[in-house]
Amino acid sequence: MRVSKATKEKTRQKIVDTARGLFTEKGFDQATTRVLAARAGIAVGTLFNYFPSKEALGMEIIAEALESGRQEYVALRRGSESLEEELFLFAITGLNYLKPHRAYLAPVVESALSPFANSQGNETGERVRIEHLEDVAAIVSTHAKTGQPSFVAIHLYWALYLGVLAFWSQDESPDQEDTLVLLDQSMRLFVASLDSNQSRTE
Amino acid sequence: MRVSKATKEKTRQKIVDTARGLFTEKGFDQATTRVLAARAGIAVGTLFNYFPSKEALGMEIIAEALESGRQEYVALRRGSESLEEELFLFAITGLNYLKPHRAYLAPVVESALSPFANSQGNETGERVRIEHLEDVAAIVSTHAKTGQPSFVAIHLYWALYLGVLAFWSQDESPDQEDTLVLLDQSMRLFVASLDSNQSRTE
DNA sequence: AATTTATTATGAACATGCTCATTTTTTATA
DNA sequence: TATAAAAAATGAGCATGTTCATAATAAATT
Repeated sequence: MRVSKATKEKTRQKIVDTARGLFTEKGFDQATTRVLAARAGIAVGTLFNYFPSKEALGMEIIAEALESGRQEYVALRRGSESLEEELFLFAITGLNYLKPHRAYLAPVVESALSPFANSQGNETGERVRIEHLEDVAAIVSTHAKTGQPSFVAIHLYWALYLGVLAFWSQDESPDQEDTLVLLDQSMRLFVASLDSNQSRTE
Repeated sequence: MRVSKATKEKTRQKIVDTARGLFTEKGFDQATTRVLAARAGIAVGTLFNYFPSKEALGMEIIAEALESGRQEYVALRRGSESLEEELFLFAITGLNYLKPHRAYLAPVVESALSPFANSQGNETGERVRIEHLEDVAAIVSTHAKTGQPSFVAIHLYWALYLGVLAFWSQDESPDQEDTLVLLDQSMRLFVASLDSNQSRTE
């Protein structure tokens, strides 16, 4: 069964699309892999031929959304923003594209993006985290404060960013306005942490 | 079987003690509830009569360690410390008592203390988080900056604290010295966030 | 066209956290 | 002491994520 790449990609897309729908409809935990496979018209085993775990499948959806956000960010940035503003913009465009998945964001991301996660955990999550942090490092470098942010600074950033994500996923205020306050404050703090320390790249 | 309270407590302790040993020996995920029950000399069902979930059992161990740390902190504080110093001390005594459980801290705490966790998640985790935050709020109040820390400030604190915990759980530097740098920086940032904003208690 | 080979699909079976109807044990009561 | 009532222990069984030996299928080769 040496199937064409197009066919394989179609199966993959079918899985991802079905998952998006089912997660939205039932929530991550209630959406069982059996029902998911059945609805996608494949066997359970096939699902795991395409994704190493249910969580990885969930992370794939999140990763795609974040990638869209990233692209919009690149298009939107004017280059004249302050460092805070730019980090704020970067985060907020991500959130915007995550909106359709807000309801099931927590169970997917909690473990996949957690700072507790081992590197041998969810590979997609690992990739998302690394790329996001590289983007942040690039943004910081652009503003040429103290060069590359230190190891500690990056860790601080990730802790703050995850805090924002978590808050946002449960923010009941209209249009999640409260999240904006937290995000603003978080980015401001991160920038402050850059100023108050010598850069130490590791 | 209206067993004396003492007997019931003994069974409970037996479970917790066995769990501590097994988690240390095999890690949290590898320590199955079946083996745990067998080693404790009880049936699986009995285990779940005492603890609502394996994670809750893990959290119980962590909670006890943190409580010991808290007591030592109370004994150690001199009252003359700066706010940063006091928060630093509070955190570090906790870490000290968590040391024996460092190897399996991540899987237990990752979900139980996560800012993503719903309130209906792990009750012990919820309790630990709330009590810790109350302690922090009390410490902040003592130093009478701007009164009670705001809702946002508390969220920032928890994000930073969890980041420190996560870093520490994987810190391979001798005696986890790197963690001290991150902790110092984190507490400093938190205090800075208090200064730079009006207090807004919710 | 027949055969071989590489690749993909399949679903029964496994591992494990957890539930719950049933049994066992202890204490209270007669 | 016998019986009833309350509390606790039990383990077979369930749900679900995941694995893996086997079957099916499409392309390459003859």
